[in-house]
This record gives sequence, structure tokens and C-alpha cells, in this order.
Amino acid sequence: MEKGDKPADKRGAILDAALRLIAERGFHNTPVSMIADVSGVSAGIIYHYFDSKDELILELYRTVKLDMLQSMTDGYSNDLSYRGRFDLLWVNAIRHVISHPDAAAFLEQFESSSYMEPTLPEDCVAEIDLVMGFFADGVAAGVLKDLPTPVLLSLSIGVAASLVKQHLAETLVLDDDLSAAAADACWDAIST
Amino acid sequence: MEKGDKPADKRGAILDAALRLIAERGFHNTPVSMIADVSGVSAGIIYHYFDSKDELILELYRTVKLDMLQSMTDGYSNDLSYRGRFDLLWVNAIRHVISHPDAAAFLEQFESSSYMEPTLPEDCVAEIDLVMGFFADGVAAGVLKDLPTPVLLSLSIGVAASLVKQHLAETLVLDDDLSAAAADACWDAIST
Amino acid sequence: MEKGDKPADKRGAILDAALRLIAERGFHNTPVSMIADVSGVSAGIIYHYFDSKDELILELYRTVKLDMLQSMTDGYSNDLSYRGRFDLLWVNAIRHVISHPDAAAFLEQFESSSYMEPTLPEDCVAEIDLVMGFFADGVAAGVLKDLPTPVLLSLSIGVAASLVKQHLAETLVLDDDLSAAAADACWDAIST
Amino acid sequence: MEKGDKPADKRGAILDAALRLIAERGFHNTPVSMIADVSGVSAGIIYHYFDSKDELILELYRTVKLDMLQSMTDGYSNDLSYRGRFDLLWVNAIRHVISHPDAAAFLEQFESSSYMEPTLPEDCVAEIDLVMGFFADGVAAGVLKDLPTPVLLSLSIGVAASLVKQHLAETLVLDDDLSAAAADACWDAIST
DNA sequence: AATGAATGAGCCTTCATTCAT
DNA sequence: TATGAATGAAGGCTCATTCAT
Repeated sequence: MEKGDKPADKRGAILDAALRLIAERGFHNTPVSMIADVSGVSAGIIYHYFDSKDELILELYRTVKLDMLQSMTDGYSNDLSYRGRFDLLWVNAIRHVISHPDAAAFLEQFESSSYMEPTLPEDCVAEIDLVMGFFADGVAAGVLKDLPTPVLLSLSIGVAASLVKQHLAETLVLDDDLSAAAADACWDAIST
Repeated sequence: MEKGDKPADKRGAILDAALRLIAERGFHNTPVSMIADVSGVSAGIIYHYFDSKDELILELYRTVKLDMLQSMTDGYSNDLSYRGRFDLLWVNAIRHVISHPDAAAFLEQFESSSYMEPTLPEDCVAEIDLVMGFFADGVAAGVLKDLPTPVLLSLSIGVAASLVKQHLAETLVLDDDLSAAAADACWDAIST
Repeated sequence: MEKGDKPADKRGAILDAALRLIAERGFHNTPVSMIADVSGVSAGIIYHYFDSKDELILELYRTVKLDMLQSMTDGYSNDLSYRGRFDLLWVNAIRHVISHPDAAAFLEQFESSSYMEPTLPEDCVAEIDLVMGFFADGVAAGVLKDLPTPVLLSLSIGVAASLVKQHLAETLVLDDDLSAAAADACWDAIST
Repeated sequence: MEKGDKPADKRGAILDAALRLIAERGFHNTPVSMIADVSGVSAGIIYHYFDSKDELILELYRTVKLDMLQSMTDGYSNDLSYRGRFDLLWVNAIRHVISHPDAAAFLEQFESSSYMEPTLPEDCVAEIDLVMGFFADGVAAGVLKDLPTPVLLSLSIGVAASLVKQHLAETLVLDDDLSAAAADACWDAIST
């Protein structure tokens, strides 16, 4: 498996179906049998690829989270100014989430639920480090306020997440202009 | 029986137990029978006070949300400066949530789930108006940035919520100093 | 009680409500609490008048059955010819049932169910005897066919019941003419 | 397992058990779990074969009704005289019901209850037409009285049903002689 | 007599998981 | 690998009945 052969990518099909269904219906309104139906496999085989429904969801989280972090850090480089790096993270994050609303809904739900394991997926270490590094370096360079990294995160990426959430709930229209204005405001929040 | 205790406020006991259990275990891991056990009543009587489990949860939401909004707006007055009003809302919100972690966990979970009815409880109108009014007035007065109210909310109250969430998850220690520093940062974000 | 005083005829009100509700909804779709609501009493008091729901239904059966038999034999006299007596029973039965559709529906349901106790209510003995006597006398007199009384009953009253049932189900319009024609046919069936 | 037995016809076993239990105990005294126990399956699997308890009962009705009608019309032919055809229907009906008392009890209960859907099962159309045709043709030929078909049905098949019901209740012994005598009486009722 | 809150057993149904094929 | 019938443990909810008042 994992070879790339299309015919047998059942595992991927299962994860896709699970993402779509859970995003729309929630964990507990998404029976394993429904994931099986939608992904075109039998219920039994799901237990060949995943140990349990919970394990399937956890694995889905890892996949989706990694994807998100990779998109967000795409093109990141220390050659950019701090503001430039911030803007890149901001724009990437917003674009990715807006174009992957199921992923956003799933992450939101997952991270607000008791499924949440406090630790982040291991594969994401590089991307995480990069983002954390941005804030640490910015503080050290005196460009960013001297606040704990989690606070700076809440003041920037957290806000972006909140705005996209409202966009997806259609209680706010987040176009490029508004996104840029919000980025400015966040920069005011975190920069010295 | 139980003379000294509250005079058989079963309804209240049920809501209390539900809040505690759901905050810890989630809606779907909290059977009605468990709520009954913890609140010391029979399972059947719950359906005397509430039409269904969902209705119980919705009612709990209304109660908890109203409580939260009332705490947050306690002492609010247009006599205060904009910054003063902002600080009051900020401090009230953070204090209330930190001292009511179950309520916070419940609200977070509820508002990220499909239980969420898009409309806010009717009893909260006054408090909501007050908060919204703060932002609208501030923009009109040129004190706050000319951004849509939801964006200003995300940049301020949203950040507070995020910080408290991390505090409760014990990934951040949110003492008064840090809270004040974060409030400063948010003020930078929203003020002109 | 039983004095005739209107104010306190709760027992009657309960039976009335039970008849109406059970006729429309069936035994098992008619909770005791609903009978209480409709009859304007509390659920608890029903157990003062009746030992149990089953006993209430049994009592209702006795009442309704007696009423039916009394109507059917009203005006009966051995002075009439056999055919005259038959017509009287026929017309009485059909009239009563058509004007008491709830009673009919209830009896039908009761007598087809496992609630049915094989013995008839004791208060009806006189009326029963009268009807049975009609058939026995008719056979003895050579006017009616020499068949067991239950068979003669099925061939006459049983048919009337069946016709009224269809009338109430609106699958047949049973006017006086058709009723008379059917009575003629039944008379052909039972007479020598 | 259970090698010799029928090859795991669970669906049939469920219907059989349901028929037996419901005939004896009524719909509402027959929990799904009891049907499962008696038919030797788990409760859950019943919902694999039927959408709900109600659907199971409806399906049972269709099966039993079709079986009944097929037995009743077995050997029917327009080559027979009207009286011959009547006797065939009569004898078939009585034999079938007497040898299938559970089916009779179930049908009686079902058709007197609010489960009854006014329309007959679709699969029975041919048999129904045949029986209705008998009466219509007989009237047209001047052999039967000019009464609406439902009335003629009540006067004949309805009586047969009533007699068998009494037989099963052991309030009447319906042997072949008595059955024949009753058929004669019914013929008197419907023929010109 | 009367109320109606309270109980608790039992019912229908769902669904994660297993297993024979 | 793959299927899908089968299991069985819960879960939400109803309702006959009781009991403190």
C-alpha cells in the first residue's frame, strides 16, 4: 500500500469521506457505517486500516493539521522582513482555510472537543518550529512585543482563525481588502 | 427531605450536573442517566422539566450565556472613557471565565458544534447591544479603527477567549499582569 | 358518589375521555396521563376510582357493552312476530352503533384484542338472555334454521356489525334502504 | 451453524416468531427483544431486515394476507357454477384459517387496529380481483342479489371469518357439517 | 378526594466492533 | 484484503403507578 497505486487507495478514500462527513455532521452523527458507504468500502475493512473509530479520527486530525501547517508555511523564508513573514503566514493561513472549509470545520470541532490530545502531531514539528521561531526571533529582535509566544499566536493566527470561522458561517465577508486590514490591526497588536 | 438544602430545586440541580458533566465529557459522552445520577434524581423526571436532552442543553446554553454576558457588562457605563470601557469588559470577561471554567468549556463546545442555533438567547439582547454599541460608538468617535464590528470583536474579546482557553488547558499562565499586557496589545489592534 | 350530583362525577368524565381517546388512538397510544388531561382531573386520582389502567378499560367495556345491549333490545316484545323482533333488533343495533361510533370503535378494538375476557359483563345477563332467547325460540318454533345460536348470531347481528364497521370506515354508505335490504338478506340466511 | 436446518433464513425466522408472539400477546405486548429471543437472533439484526418494528409488522401483514388470499382462491375457476365457486372460496377460507390460527388472530388484530393501512398489499391484486369479480359477475348474471359487493362480502366471507373466530375462541365447534350448513345459509343470504 | 412531581422498569433503536466467508 | 451479516451494550424516552402534600 501507500505505493501510489490508485486502485487500492481505500485508506485515502476513507479519510476523505470521514473529513467531509464529520465536518458537516459532527463526530457523533457520523457512524462508521456511513463513512464506509460514502467512501465505497465495507464497514469491516475500516478496521483493517484503523484500530477504531477514534483512531481514524485522530489520524484524520494529524493529516489535516499537517496539511494546514504546510500550506501556511509555504514560501516562508528568513530573507523576508518580519512584516513580510507575518503577511505570508497570514495570507497562506487564510487562503488555505477558505479553500478547505471542511478541514477548517473539522479542526475547529476537534480542537474544541475532548478528542483533543494536547500534543501536536509529530510530523508537524518542522512547521511548528518555524512558526514559533518567527515569534521568538521577532521578540528577540525587538520587532515584536515581549509577550509569551502563545499570546502572540492568539493575537495573530488566532484572530485569523476567528475571522475565517465567521466567514464560513457567513456572518462576515472576508475579502482580500478586509483580510489585509485585519492583518494590519494584528500587526499593531504584536509589533512594538 | 434534605431539609437544610435548597428547597428541592431539582431543575437547578439537573442543570448544574449537566454543566459539570458536559464540560468534562462532552454532550455525547454524557447520558441523561448520568445527569440524573449526579443530580440525584431519577432519569424520568428530567423529561418533566425538559422536553428532550437537546432542549435541556439548549436551556443550559441560554442560562450560561446570559450569566456570562451579565458578568462581562457588570459596571459598564458610558461615563467611562473608551479605554476604560474596554478594560472593564476585558477584565470582567477574563475573571468570569477563569472562575467558571465549566461554563467556559461548555460554551466553547456548544458554539463549535451543530447544536449552535445561530441566534443568541433573547434574554441577552440588552447585554449584546451594549457590547456591540461600544464598538459602533468607538468607530463613530474615531477612537477605534473603522473595521466591521465582528472583526473588532475577534481582535479583542476573541483574543481574551483564546487566552483563557489556553489558561484552562494549562498551556499558559494568565495572571493579572499578563492579562493587562494582552489587553494593551488588543487595544493597539483596535484603536486608531 | 354515584349520587347523581354533577359536580363530582369525575368517574364518568374519566370513562368518557377514555372512550373517546381509546376509540381514536388505541389502548396503547392512550396514556393514563392523557385521559387525565382530557377529563380534567389529575393522573393520580384515576387510581382512586380504578385499580389500574387495565381495570379502567375493563370497566369501560362493561359500561359500553351494556349500553349497546340495552339500546338493541329497547322495545323488544314477544308480542311481535319473529320477523318483527328480528327487524327491531337489527334496526336498534344499527342505529345505536351509527350514533355511537366511538363506542363501536372501542368495542371492536377491545373484542379483537387480548384484553377480551371471554365472559360477558354480568349486568347484561337479561339482555343477553333476551337475544339468545329469540334465536332459541325461533329454532324451536321452526321459524329459524336449526343452527347453533352463535352461528345464527354471526349470520345476523354479526353481519350488522360488519356493515356498520364499513360505514364508519366510509367504505360503504349504509342508509335506511340498504340497511333494510341487508336485513332481508340476513333473514333469508337464518329463516327456514 | 445448525447445519440441517434451513440455511439461516433469519428474516423468515423473525417473521415467524413475530406472527406467533403477536397473535398471542398483541403488538404492544411483544417487544422487539422478545421477537429476537424467540427467533434466535440478536435484537440489533432485526433492524437490518426491517426499518422499524412497525415496518416489520406491516411486512408481516402483507405476507400473511397474501398467503390467506392465495389459499382462499386456490383452484378457483370460472368453469365452476356460481354455487361451486362460492363453496370453493368458503371451504378454502375456513380450512386455511383453521389450520393457521395465528395468522387469523394476527389479521383480526391488525385489521381492527390503527396499524391498518386502508390499502391492501399490492401483491394481492389478482386474488382480490378474482373474489370481487365473483360477486360482480354473480350479480350481473342475476344469480346473486343486487347488493353492493361489500355487503355481499359481509354476508358470506364475513360470516365465515366470524365463525372461525368463534371456533378459535372455543365458543363453537366448527366441523365440516356445520361449516357446510353455514355455507348453505350464507348462500340463501346472497343468492336471489 | 385531589394533585402532580417523582420513580423506575422497559421499550425501540443505534452503532462500534467482530467474524465467518 | 474485503464483505456485510451479526452482535450486544448503551442510550433516549415513555408511561403506569406511587406518594408526599
